[in-house]
Amino acid sequence: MNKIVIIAGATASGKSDFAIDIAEKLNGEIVSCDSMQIYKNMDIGTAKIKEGEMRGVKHHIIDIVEPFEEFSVGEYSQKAKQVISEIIARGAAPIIVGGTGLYIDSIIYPMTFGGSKDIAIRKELEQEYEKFGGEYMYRKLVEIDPDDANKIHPNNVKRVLRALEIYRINGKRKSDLQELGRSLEYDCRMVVLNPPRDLLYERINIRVERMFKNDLQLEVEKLLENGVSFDMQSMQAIGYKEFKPFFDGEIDETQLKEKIKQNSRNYAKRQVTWLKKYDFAKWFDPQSERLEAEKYILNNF
RNA sequence: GCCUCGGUAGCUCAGUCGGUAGAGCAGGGGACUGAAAAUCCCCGUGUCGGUGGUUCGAUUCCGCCCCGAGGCA
Repeated sequence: MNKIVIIAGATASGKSDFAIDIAEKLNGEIVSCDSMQIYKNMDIGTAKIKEGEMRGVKHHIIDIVEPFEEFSVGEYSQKAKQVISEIIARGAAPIIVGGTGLYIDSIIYPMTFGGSKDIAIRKELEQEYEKFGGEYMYRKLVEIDPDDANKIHPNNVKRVLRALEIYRINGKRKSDLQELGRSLEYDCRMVVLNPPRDLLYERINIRVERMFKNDLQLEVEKLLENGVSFDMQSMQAIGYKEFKPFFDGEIDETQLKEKIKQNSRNYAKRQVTWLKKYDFAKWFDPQSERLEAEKYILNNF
């Protein structure tokens, strides 16, 4: 099995910088595992690393699609695995860095994502939901596949609709799920950077203030000028979607900033929750245990 | 100085015709194989501003005091 390093953690936990240190010491290349840094021209709000900060280390799967394009885990998974094998072929070490849990899963577990998207069907289902309500849609899913439905909460409309959409496109979903084991695809050295919660929140707040100083607003305005709109997938990103009520005059700049900080903090907490499931991962405080974290990776690689 | 309205969970507030109280947000925990920075689930004891009084019993009624907002002087 091929070895890979995974550096995970919530936003603002200090992944990027740490990853570059590791990359330099291991002759590594970084594979971003972030559902928003894939978008071009979304740099400030996604806290994307700048060319000048890379210290010559190669970074992959950043800036690979336009902000008005749709993207999916399936595409990510495929791309990431391909990039990883290329890095290995080059004799370098793949270092996966990011905080998008599902994307991490899609690399390390053998998941398959079939032909997966049909906007027409999705619209149809959404209209059906508007008409008949969530309970109705959920019952529909229960009829098709009780086991699958069992795993989705009836209130989670987005998931219910998505499941129905998948059935409509691929016919079956359950069998797919059953085939898939949970064995690791790579030999992973995984580190989770986990600062104390209050410190993490403070870092997030500071980071958001910095984004505004770097003129996040201008970045958002440029996106909108270039045909990106708030209903697009890329604009779900924290630091972007909050501008809609601001531009609509519903909130002022102070409230805008607060909202972005708030959403970032909430998100960070969800990320930490997700990362807890990787029982093979080692957790470190990036400040007080940085050396230990480095050693753990270097000694085991 | 007088009058009025407020003072209840970290914040914004609801409520108790007198039987010690509840929402939203925050916060915490969790789920998550197809949009995932998305989406969803669970968790609410706090001298009900202070102090006296009435009462079997007061956060609720009454007096006084403190704090805040507004009005009249």
